[in-house]
Amino acid sequence: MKSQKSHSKMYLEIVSELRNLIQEENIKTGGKLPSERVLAERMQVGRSTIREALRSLELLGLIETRRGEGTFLADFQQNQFVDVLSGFILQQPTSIHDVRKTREIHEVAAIQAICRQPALQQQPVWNSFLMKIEQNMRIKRIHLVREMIVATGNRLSLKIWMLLTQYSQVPYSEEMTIDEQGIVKDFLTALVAGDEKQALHNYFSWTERVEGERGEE
Amino acid sequence: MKSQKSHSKMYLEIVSELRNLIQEENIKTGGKLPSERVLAERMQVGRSTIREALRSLELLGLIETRRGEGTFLADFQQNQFVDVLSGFILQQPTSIHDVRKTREIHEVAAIQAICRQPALQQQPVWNSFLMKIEQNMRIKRIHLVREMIVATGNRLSLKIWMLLTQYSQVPYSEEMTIDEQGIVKDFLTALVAGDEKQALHNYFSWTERVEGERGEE
DNA sequence: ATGCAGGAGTGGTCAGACCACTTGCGTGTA
DNA sequence: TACACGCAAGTGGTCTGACCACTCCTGCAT
Repeated sequence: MKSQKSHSKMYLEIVSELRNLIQEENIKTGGKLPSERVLAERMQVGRSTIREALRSLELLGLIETRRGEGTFLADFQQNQFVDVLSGFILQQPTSIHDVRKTREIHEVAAIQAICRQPALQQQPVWNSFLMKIEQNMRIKRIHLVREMIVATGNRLSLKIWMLLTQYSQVPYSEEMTIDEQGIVKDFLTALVAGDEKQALHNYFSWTERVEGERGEE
Repeated sequence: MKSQKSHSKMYLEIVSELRNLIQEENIKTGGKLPSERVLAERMQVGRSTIREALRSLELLGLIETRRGEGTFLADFQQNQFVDVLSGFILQQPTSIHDVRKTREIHEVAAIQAICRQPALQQQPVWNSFLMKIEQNMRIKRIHLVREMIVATGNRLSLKIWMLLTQYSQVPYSEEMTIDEQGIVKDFLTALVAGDEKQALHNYFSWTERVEGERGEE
């Protein structure tokens, strides 16, 4: 585990480890996680690394930390559903394929929603993305997709999507080729025009290019 | 600033400070932020606190860190996502409307998946539902929809859908009218035939009838 | 039995130290 | 002069140990 420092970020590895731990120890929603110091020792990493992992989980609402008490799997107070779902995603061993497919479900739904609502097509954000492409600036898939889901106004969908994104760790920072720029440009053009069929076609082309067949990981 | 130890989390304060700094220094998209050590000194906090703030911004995709080079600003400016962020972090309660819409997303995705895969259309379960209608037996919407999502083979989608269903408590156990039977029958027929457009149309008719007003799109 | 004080445990934060990596400058060589 | 190499500085990534503030619980004194 410590040998993997070369590739992915350590704190993301820890997130994975935490998921296993929660499952193995069968920690229920609202249950208490081991303390940061115990986690650090058990996973053979420094406490600060543990904290960075916990911080990201906290931001997503997956856990709740209470000073002097401990760290808990998301509680039921408000926002019940997401907390339950969070615990669910953290606890269940889920196949990478299902995660990807489910993420895709939400992304496709956002595209369809935008293509069917002119008000969403007219938002300035799409032109801003188009302009960036004209200027040869890199666009990250995750940023564009996120804006699309934000545009739909469905915060729950956004939250689920973000959870899944973090889970599957799609390769972010690939360089964008000329071909890819063309695809994204066509995609955005179709999106703004409300051409659902064309938009989806371009979306899948882009997805395939970015994520490729590297589903094994 | 250091006096704000009282309630809000420090690293969230830092996030706020960072936004000010970016604005004041007029750092453009893709531009470089001061190093962690400089930020720590300038904001009078420890480097680890800075890192926790940066880590959460990185998770949200607002910055990008490259080892040995520095921390760079992603697109912060006119992104709508930033506006949503506050509510996101504050764990606003999820609206019933969002729950319903999200559930619909998964249901529609299942219908589309089935209509595009003949293998799924040929499963005997659909005919068994049709036969029950012929025999005037009640079909609960929840049962049929669940079978559809099961058929897609995406267990994660199924889990999410079940949570949403449990949460939103749609009135499922209504008696089925003659009209409704017709709609469901048409729906299943279209589904088995792979007629996506017709299936969705019937699905929405059914949903509207069972749940009341249908989402405008 | 009740109330209080203190210890143990926990998250929050800081400081300093390495390591791994990138960059760029300068030096030495062909 | 031109090129290649190597070293130093700067940066993010991580670890360690320390202290603080807070919560909880236990045991002692009343």
